[in-house]
Amino acid sequence: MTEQQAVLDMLEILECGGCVEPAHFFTLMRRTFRIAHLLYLEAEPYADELKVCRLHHTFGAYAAEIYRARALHRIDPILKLALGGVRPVEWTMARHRFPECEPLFEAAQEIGLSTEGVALPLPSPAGRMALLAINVNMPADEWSTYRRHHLRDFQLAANLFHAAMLEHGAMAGALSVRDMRLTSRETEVLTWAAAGKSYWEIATILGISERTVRFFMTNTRRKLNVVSNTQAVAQAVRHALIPTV
Amino acid sequence: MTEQQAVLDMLEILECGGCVEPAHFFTLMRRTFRIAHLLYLEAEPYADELKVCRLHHTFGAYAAEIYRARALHRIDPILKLALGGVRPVEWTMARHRFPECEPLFEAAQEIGLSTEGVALPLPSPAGRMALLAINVNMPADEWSTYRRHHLRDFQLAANLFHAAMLEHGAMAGALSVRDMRLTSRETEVLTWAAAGKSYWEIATILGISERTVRFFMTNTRRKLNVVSNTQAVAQAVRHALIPTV
DNA sequence: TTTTGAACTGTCACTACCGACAGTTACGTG
DNA sequence: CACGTAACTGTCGGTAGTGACAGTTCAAAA
Repeated sequence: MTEQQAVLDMLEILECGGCVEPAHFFTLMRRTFRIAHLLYLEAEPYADELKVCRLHHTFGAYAAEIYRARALHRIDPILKLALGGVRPVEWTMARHRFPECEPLFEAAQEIGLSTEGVALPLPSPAGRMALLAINVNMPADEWSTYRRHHLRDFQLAANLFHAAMLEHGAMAGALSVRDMRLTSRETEVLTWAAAGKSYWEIATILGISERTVRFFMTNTRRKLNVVSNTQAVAQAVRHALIPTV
Repeated sequence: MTEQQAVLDMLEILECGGCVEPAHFFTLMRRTFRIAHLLYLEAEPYADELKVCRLHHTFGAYAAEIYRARALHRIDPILKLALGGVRPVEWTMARHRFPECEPLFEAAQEIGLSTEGVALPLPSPAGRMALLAINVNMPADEWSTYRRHHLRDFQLAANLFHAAMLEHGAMAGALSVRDMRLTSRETEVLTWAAAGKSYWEIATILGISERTVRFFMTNTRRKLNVVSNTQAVAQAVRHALIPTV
């Protein structure tokens, strides 16, 4: 019951936003749970690869160097499963389902790291994805029981920490979206443009003149501070100014 | 300890993907926890309003009719906070922070509904947002304790259910994304187009001829099955085929 | 009542885009 | 070796997008 209490206390701290430093969060997690290591990764897809936005972990510089030098990110099934899905990913399950990733787990054992753990996918706005990987150092059957009892704690903690990271990082980009207020007509026209309609088609659809459609698009380009309809649509989709049709 | 066990069993059912029907999930939740009502909403922003993609709840047709007739969605702070944020939203907290939403809670009391509860934001891919609202029927102090113990359960259950909903809903659109594989050059060209560059500019940037840029864009349009560069960029941003610049 | 903002329209000249024609070069796989 | 795929290039003719000119109408806010 003491452990139970410690867990609840920790979650309360997180919910009150009292933990925005990754190092602080990792320390808190390792003190509260029987966790060996933690890794937080935020990335966005880029042409079959990944563009890493944020990366924090407790595996140490040596492990990171090994991982990078051997290009283990190319075979890491946990990255693919967690960043591409929405459910918790069990490390051993991933290991069995993807035999080609053995070098990854061999490398882990080589430097004395456990191969038991779970990775929690954390969807972010704007198509980005993040994950919190939790590495534990205990026998498989013990981990099975421990996981069953604490996955909910891991999930809530991960969500709250991820929220804190998002709130912190979003401050920079938030200002530029301020004057991105489009009128209803501008939004309509832009939406149809994103659907591949020409000015003439949009004019016909909305029952207005082609010139007026161009007028709205010009205003939209000016407001979004862009030089082409194409760029305007890219901005609009990214900032969710137009609906998914 | 019996309740504890029931909770863990329920979470296990959810994790194994054994619950994709909203009605089934709601029943399970109400049987496991002391929950009065549940609401699951998936929506995307649309010009200061919301476009509802999925909506399931247990409040009944009468409550829904009241909500719609009085246009309570316009003042509902829980919608705004949960769909716009990433942290759990406490109903009473929202009520105190937004005095203009009193009609909402008055309407709830009028038809005999409790005003205690919590809403869990559930970020989805592609800029969409979802929430699971949990409504309980207990005194404030009791709810405070209950919430403290079970928020983690709610969060994990919500995440797993949301995952099931996404996996189920994505089946339809998943096929079309299959052949959306762009080559590295196509991605590069499309990325610059999304940045508002003309063919001539992209050609200069990449050090190739303007004709070649057009060639890649034509291939891209064909692969994405669209009719203009503008539409191609909209698709690409939505499916995260190009990075956020 | 004046002012502001949104919605709306017309013409001109220029540039950008787009489809269809017809190719070359290089690399890896069966 | 043949085959497929990716990267690359040229020309022609038509359509679409873009900026700058100069307006009207209506409703709500100051």
